[in-house]
Amino acid sequence: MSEMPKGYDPKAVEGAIFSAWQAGGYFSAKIVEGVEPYSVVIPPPNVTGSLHMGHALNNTIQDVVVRRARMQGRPTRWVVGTDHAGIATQNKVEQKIAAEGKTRQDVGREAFIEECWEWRRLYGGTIIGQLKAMGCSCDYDNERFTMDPSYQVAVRKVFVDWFEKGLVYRGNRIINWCPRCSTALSDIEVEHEDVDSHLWHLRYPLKEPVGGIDHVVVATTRPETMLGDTCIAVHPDDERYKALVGSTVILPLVGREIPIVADDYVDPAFGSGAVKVTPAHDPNDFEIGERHDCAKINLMNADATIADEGGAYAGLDRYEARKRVIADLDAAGALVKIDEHVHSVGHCYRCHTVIEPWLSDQWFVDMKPLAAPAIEAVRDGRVSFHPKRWENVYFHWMENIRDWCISRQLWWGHRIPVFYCDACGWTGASMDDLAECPTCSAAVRQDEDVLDTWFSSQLWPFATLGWPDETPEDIAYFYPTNVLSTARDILFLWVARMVMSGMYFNEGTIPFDDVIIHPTVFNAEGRRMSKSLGTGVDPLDLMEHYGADGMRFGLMLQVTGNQDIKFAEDKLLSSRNFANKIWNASRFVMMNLEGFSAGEPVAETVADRWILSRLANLSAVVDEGLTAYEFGETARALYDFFWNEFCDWYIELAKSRLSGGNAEQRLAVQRILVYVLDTALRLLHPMMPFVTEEIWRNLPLAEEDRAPSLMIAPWPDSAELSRFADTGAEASIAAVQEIVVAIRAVRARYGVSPRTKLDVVVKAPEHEMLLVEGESALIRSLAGVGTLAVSPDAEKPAHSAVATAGSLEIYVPLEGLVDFDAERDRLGKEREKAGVELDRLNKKLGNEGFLAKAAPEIVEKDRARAAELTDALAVLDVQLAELA
RNA sequence: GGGCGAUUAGCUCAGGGGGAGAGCGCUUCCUUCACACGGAAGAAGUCGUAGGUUCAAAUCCUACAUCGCCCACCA
Repeated sequence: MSEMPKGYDPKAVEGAIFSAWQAGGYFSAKIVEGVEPYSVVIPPPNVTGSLHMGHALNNTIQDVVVRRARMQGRPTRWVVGTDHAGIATQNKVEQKIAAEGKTRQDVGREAFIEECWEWRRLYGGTIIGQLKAMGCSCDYDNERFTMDPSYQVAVRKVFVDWFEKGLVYRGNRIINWCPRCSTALSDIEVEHEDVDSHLWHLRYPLKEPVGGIDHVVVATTRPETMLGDTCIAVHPDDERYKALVGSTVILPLVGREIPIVADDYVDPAFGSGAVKVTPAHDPNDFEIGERHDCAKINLMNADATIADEGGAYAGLDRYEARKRVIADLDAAGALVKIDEHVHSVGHCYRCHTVIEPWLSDQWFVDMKPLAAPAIEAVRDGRVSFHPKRWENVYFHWMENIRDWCISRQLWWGHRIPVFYCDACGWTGASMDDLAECPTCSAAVRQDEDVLDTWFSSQLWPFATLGWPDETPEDIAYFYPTNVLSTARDILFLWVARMVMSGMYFNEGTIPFDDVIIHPTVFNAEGRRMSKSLGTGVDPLDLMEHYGADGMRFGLMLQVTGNQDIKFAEDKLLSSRNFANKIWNASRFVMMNLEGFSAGEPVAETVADRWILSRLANLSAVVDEGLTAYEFGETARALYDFFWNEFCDWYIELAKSRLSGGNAEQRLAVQRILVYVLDTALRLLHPMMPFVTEEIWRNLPLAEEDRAPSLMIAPWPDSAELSRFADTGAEASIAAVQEIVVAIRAVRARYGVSPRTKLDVVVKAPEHEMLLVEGESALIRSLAGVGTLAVSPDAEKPAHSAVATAGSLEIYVPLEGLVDFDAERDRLGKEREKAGVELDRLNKKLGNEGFLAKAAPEIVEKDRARAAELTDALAVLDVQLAELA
């Protein structure tokens, strides 16, 4: 190990380390009765997907919590797999066969589905391979897929159960139709966007004038739908129209006679106060139509061209029809005016085509009964969100939940297990495929549609564990899972539904205790990362530049509880450098192990007690941070400890003892170095698994501290480490640091070479003498001091630069070099600063309210600080007087 | 229309009632036997605006401004 390369090279290490983990079998968990398990299910990436920054962040978070749990000795299982992603996959395969000049109808249902499976065989493993490159410690031996045979059984059981309980039902409703994907979508799969459009005011003539009125004006954003109008609605209290209710208008262009009805829905203040009602093409109009028993004329084909009901406009695309209808209305004198108008238009979340509200027969889930217990579970804290504010978002949605349209007019997916008998009218859901009607024995046909992909994803936490009957022992042991980490955009699509179905099918047991809603990763300009827009960053490129550990740690540094991430690549740069720092600090320790034998670390010096105390503090901070899912804070604590305390100070403090001390002293410091490094590597491992593993496997540990891999080595016990806490040592080293920095500053100010030894005189009050003398070796070695003379009544040597550290006066003789004007300026500034602070403190300490009401320890602290400043000011005054 | 978050150093962001912090960038010096992906020393901020609470406000409250996001049956 003495020939560790000079720099850390991730590429040379990561592959071999990963293979070793895999060969060791550490990714899988065995059931150990009586030991508390830890389980996490990965949000299954789409089988069509490749790793993006959201995945990189989310899966690092999961790997961090999973690796810590595993090191804590818990049987730990991170379920991994992919989602069949109905629309996305079907689109990919359709593109593929389109290149061969074919449509899916040309290929046929069965062959098309086979093409989908083939596509998955060829490309479905991409993202799993990328997770491995990141070092994610998933259970790869038990990879799941939402179309696995056992998963299909689970999906079918859920559907049949809900069907039989009446929670799944067939309805003829307005749903969201994507004309490009040619399928229904649920409400939350529609993305609304404000669009600049117009409000067209149309004049509809009355069949018979009423009280001198011969027409009504209606306002619409969708003039083409007027072809399907079947009534006009006004508010019942609207004086302008009261007399017209019950009379008839003649629909322009069409000539159909339709009634004027009164309905509370209408807002008299909007537009003209009269609404054209098209029940087949607008959810509100549908409701009005239901209340007034109006016809529902379906004007649109599945591809959003006008249907035969549209008469002269039949066959036109919806936007072409709009143009023609407006032109024709204008020609007929029915177009009153056009206003500018911004309104929200729904788009398909998969292909961004404008959604058509469309009347059709679909399957729905009755959500209210499912939502009630799931609301309660969050309300009473069985499930908690991190950050907590997302609970309000969850409540708001769940309390206003609407029924879920689950049927999709696709081929790739879980086919709806409902069978119809055309002979006798029997309809039923069945776990087994049926050939004949159970009532009349006639041939039956299966529903053509498949289920919403989210219908199957909602079962992920228990279907992947073998529910309902494949591996009941896994369910019993690993369910509920401990934490679910995900992006906020699938809070409703996925998380809420997992809580509902998870509780329903597991006797009310929640699917996970904690939900982490992680920040969204935006690009440096704050825009959404998008492959198609070219605004994204590829995690694979980042790993190429910074290593997997560099990327992971750089992401962790950016995670905070309340802010999205504007991706800052400089954090990855400093993380890569951090990995290299860890590497080289370790290399230094390894290179200085002559005569080493493993053994208990025994603190012999203040420095030893200090670093052990700081290590104990780090361990506590990391435990608290990870328990609270505060990844950014935890990463910073690790970075600060390792770099600023261990490398910058302890290793420097250790050097003189390593090279100058006797064998016993050397062994003592070696044992502290190895112990601190060992513990720090364990604490760092969840965030930086590769570099820590590579170093740790070569650490010369005692047999009882060894493990086949750092990945399964015991996690540091912060309670046990707390025995090292030592505030005295921390104060002493803080003082040493202050003196060293003051001397170094003198050196830097006068450009004295680091190789030139300085002779330093310190004037210290009696109570500081012991410290300075006791640690004089440290001070001399760290500040490059030759002789260090300390006394309470030291005289300032001639030609000295001066520095202060609290009540210490530090004289650095620099023959001929000292610029007394510059010294005076600098000390003057220091004095001014100290003076301002002391004035502020004195004012505070003279304030009766402060003395009476502030916490005593605050007052005490301020008094101590004031005394310190008074001393420092006195020192500065003396020095300034000498320079005058 | 309702809700949430943000506004702190040139940039990206932590912090969260009592001495303004980090990374990157910048300035000066240093290739000293772990590391130049390094070391040392520095410069740099009226903590968005206006009120309020408090002995004490960057931190809590209210309003406003700006930016971002979510929800809502905005003909």
